[in-house]
Amino acid sequence: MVGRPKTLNREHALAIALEGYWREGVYGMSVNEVCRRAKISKPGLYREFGGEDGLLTAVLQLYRETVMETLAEHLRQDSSFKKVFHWYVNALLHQNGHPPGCLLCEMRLIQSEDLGQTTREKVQECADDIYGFYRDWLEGAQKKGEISAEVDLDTAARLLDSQMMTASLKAYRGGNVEKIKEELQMALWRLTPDLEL
Amino acid sequence: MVGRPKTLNREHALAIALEGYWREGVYGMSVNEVCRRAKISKPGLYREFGGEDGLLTAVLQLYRETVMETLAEHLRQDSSFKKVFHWYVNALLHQNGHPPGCLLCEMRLIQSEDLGQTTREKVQECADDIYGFYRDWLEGAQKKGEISAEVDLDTAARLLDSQMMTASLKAYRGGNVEKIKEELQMALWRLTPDLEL
DNA sequence: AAAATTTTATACCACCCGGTATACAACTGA
DNA sequence: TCAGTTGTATACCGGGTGGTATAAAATTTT
Repeated sequence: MVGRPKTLNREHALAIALEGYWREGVYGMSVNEVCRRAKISKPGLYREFGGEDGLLTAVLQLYRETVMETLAEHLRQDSSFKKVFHWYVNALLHQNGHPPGCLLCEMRLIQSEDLGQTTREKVQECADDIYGFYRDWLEGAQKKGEISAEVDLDTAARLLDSQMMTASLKAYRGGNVEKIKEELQMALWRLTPDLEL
Repeated sequence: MVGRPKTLNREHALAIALEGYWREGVYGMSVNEVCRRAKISKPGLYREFGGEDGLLTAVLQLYRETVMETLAEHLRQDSSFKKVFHWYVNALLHQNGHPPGCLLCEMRLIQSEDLGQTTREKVQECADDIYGFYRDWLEGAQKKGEISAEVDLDTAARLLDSQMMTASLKAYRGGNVEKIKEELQMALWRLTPDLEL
């Protein structure tokens, strides 16, 4: 390899950026601030990520590979609907070492004009993933008879998505976790009337 | 009254500001932009409202007196729970002459550090109002036997609040109204299993 | 008419933003 | 050794932000 060797550590910078965006919110972080925290120069960031849009896209990709994938694994467990739900909700509401809640949820709420093109697409991509996870999970539960056969799975998956987003947002903003769970329980009554959380 | 007569029309400026914040979002409007649109000078705005915080507080107050109050009147109708719900949801999702959805809902989602002190308090105040509206409405419905006596009214009111926020947000972002209604129906199954929307 | 009072508008402040031009440092290959 | 190549850091760009100093304009009171 010819030329000066690079010292910029992509992984490290991305991890710092993820933490920052998650903790302070997308509107609360600037590329300048990311540079300051990750101790990299701005041209370095632009060379590596192309700009704010690329940075956010990469951050989202990292979030997807790590946090989202970990959460989704819960859903693929071959356990009862109620047990899986219990694990999943608690994992979502008490992210260890991170703020509670979900960076993706926060980003899905941002007016799309405030996001770059590729970031917007990535957000949509991740949201579609989530929908798929829920959909598959519900399908399995319905086949096992844990959910009434009358329930429309598309609507149910969208409902689950909404409810998880809502719960995550409330937790992120410091809401009372027990009350959040009570609401979840009532909102998902149609799926299973006796969820335990 | 001594001194130069004022030409700044508070009502007009507030109406322009409300429309702007509602349409473009809080992050999408600046005091500069409000001045431009309302055709007032910046020192004029600062004299009248004290700053961004005061302006937003006044905007929220106007929103409360006009839009929210109109919506809440639906809930005080002495009609069946299902009918009232039908009216309310449609009014919320199709605000005539305004963007669909709800300015307050958008503001409740903003990280509180991004809002001024008084604005933050006003948001909380309005949110508490909403809770009260729902709570009273549900109480009446439960007394009339339209909602099971087993349902906890506090949780139900919070659930209703969440669901309406979610629905409003989705509508604001251009979601499919029919699908939004399907989700609402499923989420509120515990209250009444056969909502028609 | 002149002083006092109040509102208005211009023009500015420091600050931060996303993004970049430029010059230099550090390496490889000839 | 020295050209070629690649990465780094400083220092800047135009532009937008919330907020304000200042002086002129428009009125009432004396």
